Amino acid sequence: MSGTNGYKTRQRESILRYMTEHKDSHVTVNTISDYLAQQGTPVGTATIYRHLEKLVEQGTVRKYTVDAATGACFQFVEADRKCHEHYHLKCEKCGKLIHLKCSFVKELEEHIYAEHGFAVNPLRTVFYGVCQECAVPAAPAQKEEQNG
Amino acid sequence: MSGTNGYKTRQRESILRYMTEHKDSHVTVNTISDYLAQQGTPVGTATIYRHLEKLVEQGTVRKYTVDAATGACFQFVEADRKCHEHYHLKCEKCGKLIHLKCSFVKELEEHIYAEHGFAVNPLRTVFYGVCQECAVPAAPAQKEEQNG
DNA sequence: TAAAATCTGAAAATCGTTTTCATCTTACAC
DNA sequence: GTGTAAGATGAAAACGATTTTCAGATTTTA
Repeated sequence: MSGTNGYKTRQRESILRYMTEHKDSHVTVNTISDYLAQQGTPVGTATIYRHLEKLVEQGTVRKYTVDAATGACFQFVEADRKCHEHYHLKCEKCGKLIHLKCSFVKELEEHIYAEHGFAVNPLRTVFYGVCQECAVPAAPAQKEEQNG
Repeated sequence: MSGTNGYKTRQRESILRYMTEHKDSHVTVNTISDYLAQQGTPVGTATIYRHLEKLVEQGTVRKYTVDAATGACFQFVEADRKCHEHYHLKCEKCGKLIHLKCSFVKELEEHIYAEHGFAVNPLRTVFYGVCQECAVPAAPAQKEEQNG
C-alpha cells in the first residue's frame, strides 16, 4: 500500500513479460498458463489471477470480456502513451485495440457529466464492437454465442 | 425446426411473460427463478436456461453481460424497439448501473462508424465512472468487481 | 542472519451454466 | 377416451472459470 509494488518474483516477471509481448491478442489466464508451462517455468493459475488482478488495479493491464464461455481477457496498456486522454475501441473479433483520438467523444463525456451527472472514466471505458477489417459483408450466420 | 415453436407449457408461458413485463431491467436467470418461486409457480433453473436459449436463438430475447460475476442478463426485444437500444453507465464506487437513453451517444456511435470505420456494440459497451451520489461526498469506496 | 512481509500453488470452495436421465406432458392419431 | 411418440421438466451431477484457504517457500529489510 505505502508505495510498494510487491516483491519481485520469477512468476511476476514471467506474467508481465508475457503481457508486454502480446499486446494485440486476446490473452486469457489459460493462454498464459499453457505458455509458461510449455516454457518450463510453470506458474499456478491462482498466482496468475492474483497478479493480473493487481496489474488491472494499477492500470497496467486492462480486463475485458469477449465471450462469457471463454472467460476474461487481459491486455497490456502502455504507460508512456497518453491513454488517459483518449478512448479505446476494442474489436471483439480480432482483439485489436484502437486508440481513438476524437473530439466528439470528449464532447460526449462533457455532455454526460453536465446532463446526466456522471463522470466518465476514460481509462476504464472501452467501446466494444467490430473493426473495419473484421466487418464481413456477407453474414456467415454462425452459431456464435450472443453477447449483445 | 420445421415451423415448430415447442409445446405450450406453464413454464414457457411464465418465463415469456416475465420477460415481456420486465423490458427495462437487467433480468438474470436468478431473477426469474426467485420471482417464479415466490409466486408459487417455481421453475427449475435448467428449464429457464433452456427456454431463454431458444428465445435468444429466435431473436425474441437479447443476451448480454454487464458484470462477469453476476452472470448473463436477458432482455425482451420488440421488433419496433431495436433502434432504442441504450447504453449503460456503471459507477465504479457503488456499483450502480444507470440506463442511459441519450441521442448524443447514438450520434457518437454513428460518427465512429462513419469516420472511424468501427461498428460499436451498444450492449457490450459500458461507460465506467462515478455517479452523482458518489461524486464529492465521502467516497463509499467498495470492493467492486472490475470489468473494463 | 533473523524476523516480518509477501508470495506461491495444490486443493477445496464458489458460482454460473450445461448435461444427464428418469419421469411427466403435450399433441395428435385412432 | 386411449395410446403413443415427440418434447419438456427438474433434481442432481458435471463443468469450467475464478476465488479462497493454508501451509510452506521466498523476498525485503534491518
